[in-house]
Order: sequence, then C-alpha cells, then structure tokens
Amino acid sequence: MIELAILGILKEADLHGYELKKHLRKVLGPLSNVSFGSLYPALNRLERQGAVTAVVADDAGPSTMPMTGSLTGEAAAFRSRLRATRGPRNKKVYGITRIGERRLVELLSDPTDDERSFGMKLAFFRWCDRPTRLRLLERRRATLLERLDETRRALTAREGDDPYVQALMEHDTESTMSDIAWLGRLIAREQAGDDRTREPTGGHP
Amino acid sequence: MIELAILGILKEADLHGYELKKHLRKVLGPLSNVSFGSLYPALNRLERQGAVTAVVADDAGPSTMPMTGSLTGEAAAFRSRLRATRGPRNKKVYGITRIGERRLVELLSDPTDDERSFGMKLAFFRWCDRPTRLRLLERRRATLLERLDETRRALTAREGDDPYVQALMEHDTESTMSDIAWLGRLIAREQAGDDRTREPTGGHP
DNA sequence: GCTCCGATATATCGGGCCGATAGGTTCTGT
DNA sequence: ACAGAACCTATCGGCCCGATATATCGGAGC
Repeated sequence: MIELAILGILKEADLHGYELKKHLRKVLGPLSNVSFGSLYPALNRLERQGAVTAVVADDAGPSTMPMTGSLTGEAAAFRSRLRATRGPRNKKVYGITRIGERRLVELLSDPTDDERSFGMKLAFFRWCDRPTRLRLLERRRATLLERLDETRRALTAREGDDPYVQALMEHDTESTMSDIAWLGRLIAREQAGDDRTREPTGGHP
Repeated sequence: MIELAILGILKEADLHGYELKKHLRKVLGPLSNVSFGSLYPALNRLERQGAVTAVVADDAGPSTMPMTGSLTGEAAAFRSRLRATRGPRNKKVYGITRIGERRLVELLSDPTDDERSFGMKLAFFRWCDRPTRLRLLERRRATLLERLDETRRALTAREGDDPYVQALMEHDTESTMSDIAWLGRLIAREQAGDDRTREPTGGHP
C-alpha cells in the first residue's frame, strides 16, 4: 500500500527519497509515518516494476535534469553511467512512468478496506474518477456498519464484564458511528459535486 | 504486542490456540483480528521464553491435565512423548507460568503508544495497578495532544489544498479531539475510582 | 453405512512494514 | 576552523499478516 502513496506523490513532482518522506508526512500526516525502512525497499520494488525511474541530480542547482516522462533504453544507460559515479551526495531523484501511472489507478481501485488502506486511497482520490471514489466510500461505509453491528452485539451480550474492555468497546462504537456519519457527508458531497475534477488518467501535459 | 494479549487471555484460563483466537476476537474485537500466522509463532516464542507451557488434551472431557504452573524437565519429556503420538486432534492447551505473569506486567508498563499497543494494554488494564494505568493514560493523552497540534498547524498552513486531503485532516482533528476527551473521562474515573481492583501480581491462588 | 461439508485445530511460508543502525555529505552557528 | 544539526541513502532483524496445507470431528442427507 505504501507504493500507492509513493506513486501518488510522485505524480505531482519528481522527488528523491528524503523529500518523498517529508511530503508523505505532510499529506498522510498521522496516517502512517512511513519509515525509511519501508520507503527505500518500496522504491526499489517500483523501479524493478518499471513504475518509477531514478536519475541522479548533479546538485548544480534546481535543474533536475528534465525527464521526458517515460523512459527509453537511453534512460537505463544514463542511470548506469551515473551509478558508476558512486559517492553519496548524488541524490536519486525519482519520477513516475506511464506504467507507474497505470499502477496508481490500479492500486486506487483496489477494494482493500482497513483504516490504513482506505485513508491512503482517500488522500489520493484526486487521481481517480467519481464512480471509483463512490465505490470505495460506500464499501468503507458498509464495512464500518458491519463492524458497528458486531461490536454492539458483543456489548449487549456481556453486561457487567471488565469495565476497561467495556469502555474500549463503547468508545469504538462511538468512533465508528462518527466515521460512518463522516463517510455519509463525503458520499453526499461526491454525488452532488460539481465536476471540478482533474483528469484521472494521463497527466504530463 | 500480540504476546501481551495472549498472556492477558491465558491469565484467565488455559486454552488452546484456536480457542485463544476466538477469545482474542471477543476481547480485542475490532482492534486487530489476530491471525494464526501471528498466533502460533507467538505461542512458540512464549514457550521458548518459558512464559507459557503446553500440554496436550486427551479429549476425554474437560480434565485438562492440571499443570503445576512452572515446568520441569518432566514436562519437556511429556511433550515429546505426545509429539510422537502424531495425528492432530491432540489439542495443545497452553497455560501461563510465573515467568509469563511477570512478563505480562512488564509488557503492560511498556510505554509504546500507538493506537494498537495502547488499545491492547487498555483491554488488560485489570492486570496492572493504578499508577501504571494513570501513567499510560496520561502518556496517551499527551501523544494525542501533540498530534492534534501538528495536524491543526498543517491544516491552517495550507488553505485551498486538495479537498480530500483536507477532509482527511479535518476528520482526524475531530476524532483526535474526541479521543482526548474520552481519555480525560477515563483518567478522571481512575483518579476518583473506588478500589475495586483485582490483585495486579500473583494469581495462582 | 456412506459421503460430503463445515467447523475445529495446528502449522508454515513469502512478503510487507517497521525500528534500529550505519555511514556519508552539506549547512550553520560560533 | 570546528562541532553539531540537518540531509541523504541504505540494510538488517523481527514481527505481523494473508494464503495455503493438512488432518480430524460432528452432523445432515441419502
């Protein structure tokens, strides 16, 4: 799921790992403090898949060596040339490829529905179309309703149980109800929404 | 952290893995659906540490072959004897040892403070004393206050940003405030509490 | 009696994510 | 000039999860 977040950020701008982490923190905020121990392996995975490309910035200022977006054999050669120029301080700037953009859309429509995954998808909702958004929102709501039901049944079944467990479950019930109401507002906004959406596919003007 | 939950459950009754999972689901409910892929390795870990002991129930009724609590070489021999009696349907019933009880208290006072860990500790608050409880509750509150602050700053800094990210952060702010208030109530209850607490240390009457 | 089936029961494997750690570079204050 | 802070990439061990394998048990239906 971290791959979704990386691609979502890289679709806005080319960045290197360290910057990426900061951006992720800003956007996802409390929803997962992505650690380097996840970030770098994920970037390698994405590079292997061809979803991102890396070049090394020369540090001659902010001229990030423009990338044409998709890579040819030339880019690979370029990369290995610079890999020879070993010696840290060559920041590896990552850019998203067309494959990566396709992958991003694919990951966005994945229905996995835990707190984390849902939050991540929501954070990058701008990259998918309204039907997908509605599907995800409604699915999430259904999941929470189910959970609410289950917790409530467990709550009524055992009265006079451990007070801490009880407190935990009552609070969970309240939180879940609040979340469901929130989702309801988001769904309504989505259905009534004016169509000020960015193009879901194919950025790169 | 799953070890905490296992020990917390086993302190109430001797159980085998499958039952354990069901109990965990009841007590922790929505807070982590412990999977077998975590449960069995964790049980092995705990067994290696001497925190739990396993015997095999003969299925001749509820006579669970009483365990003396801590194990000698005899227990190991017993175990391997039964391991030779291969053919599943010999349920491995686990029981907590004195070492396990010490470990439980130790895990309970660990200050790790993410959603998961805090929730698990709260679910087993009955096994620790009031000072520890208050320490954990207040630490959690402090963490959430910090997070609230951070999210709020991020929220005011960037107006007119992506509406979905904005929605995410606003909702997080609300949820966090709600959680803080809830913690406040728990703290108050704890401070005013009549002393109807079970003995924190040394079960085994 | 027989078979099929769902629940009970234990266990492992690959892979993702995290915290800790390590090692190097550039910037900044003094 | 120097120390310390921030920047930057990377790996390692360990936990946790979902998928999968395997085997038994109790009952429903024929």
